[in-house]
Formats: sequence, C-alpha cells, structure tokens
Amino acid sequence: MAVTIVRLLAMLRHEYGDPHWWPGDTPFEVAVGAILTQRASWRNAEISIQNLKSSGRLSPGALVACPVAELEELVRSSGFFRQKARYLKAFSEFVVSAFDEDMERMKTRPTEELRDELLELPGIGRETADSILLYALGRASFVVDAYTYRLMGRLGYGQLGDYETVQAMFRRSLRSRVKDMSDLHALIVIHCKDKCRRIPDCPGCVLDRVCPSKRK
DNA sequence: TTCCAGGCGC
DNA sequence: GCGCCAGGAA
Repeated sequence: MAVTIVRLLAMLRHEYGDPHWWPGDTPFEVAVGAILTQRASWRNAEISIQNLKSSGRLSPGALVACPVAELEELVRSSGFFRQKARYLKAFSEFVVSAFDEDMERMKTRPTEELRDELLELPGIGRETADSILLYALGRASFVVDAYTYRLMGRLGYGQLGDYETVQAMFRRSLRSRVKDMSDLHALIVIHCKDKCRRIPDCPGCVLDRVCPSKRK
C-alpha cells in the first residue's frame, strides 16, 4: 500500500517547511513568471521579471505596447526568448481584451471556463494554465509535472494515467484545499530537485520508510 | 512519442 | 563543450 497523498504532504512539510512558493506582487506577475519559467530555471526567469519591472513593462497594457524586439531582449535570460516574447504578447492581449487589463476580473469566472480559455492561447499548456489558476488566482487546480510522475511512480503508484486523471486524484485527496495543493506541488519540485532526481540520491531521504524504490 | 527552443553554470 | 531547467505543440 503506497503512502497516501495527505501523509506525503505532511512528511514533505516536516522536512522542508513552508515552501513560500511563487513570490509575486500581482496575479499578472505570477502568470508572467509561469510562462517564463517553462523549461527554464526560476533563477533565470527571475532575471527577466526584474528586467520587465525595471523597464516598466510588467503590466498587460505595457506588454501589448512593447515592441517585440525589445521584449525579446528583456526576457532573453529565460531562454526560448523568441517564443516566450510571443506568448507574453498573446497572454497580455487576452487580459487586455477580455478583462480590461485587470487580471483580478478573472476571479469572477468559473475555473473550468478560465482553464479552457487559457489553453486556447499559444504557449499555454496544462501545466502553465494550472500554475496560473492555482498560484495567481487561488483556484483548486493542482499542477501536475514531470516531477509528480517521477515521484509518485517511485512511491509505488504504478501507472498514473493522463494529466487530468492525476490532477483529479490530488484534488480529491486534498479536498480542494488551495493551500495544500499549492504547497504540495512546490514541495514535490523541491524534493525532486534535491533528492528524487533522475538518478535518485536516496541516502538521507525523508521518504525513505515509505518508498519501495529506495536504494541503499 | 518525438521534435522544438536557448540561456546559464560548470 | 555539456547537462540542466517550475513545457508546448506537432
């Protein structure tokens, strides 16, 4: 019997404490971070965020008005900067046209509806859409990533199924508690970068006693 | 499943 | 040079 998701959360919290994940002054800043950190370290995405801030471009209106070449330079540190500049443009245009430049207005709409619309945008797939919903808007939309599959696989969950299936499993287990869902995704990332790497570093792992894949 | 896209640190 | 990095699209 594999460790429960609730117990997994408790064990990771005990080990790593509050992950204080995704700092950001506004929902828009969080959403921009979600796009910039795709296949890029948060460290490098953060540099781009600072560039956008200090140049006064970190708002939907300012990004729509920003020339593409300039935007590309501002987000260069995040890698894939040509695509990401386009993605930021498209997302900003969406916020401007559908929500009058104010992401707070997204909060008046149902989660599933928002998710479908986000998925229509170029460069926003399920992970990014759920990151925006969870961390920018506080919706109960768990973020499933490669680390999630790796960790749960090693913990004995077997074949996990497709993205939405895994997401539903976490949402049920955590009873849609947004704080728990936010923390657990963050803690999974932290733990997998630290210990449950591609080649695992099992000695000293906090999950040792509940992990059937441990190597001694 | 496979291809794609780049900066950064070592 | 080489591997890593909070994925998306075909």
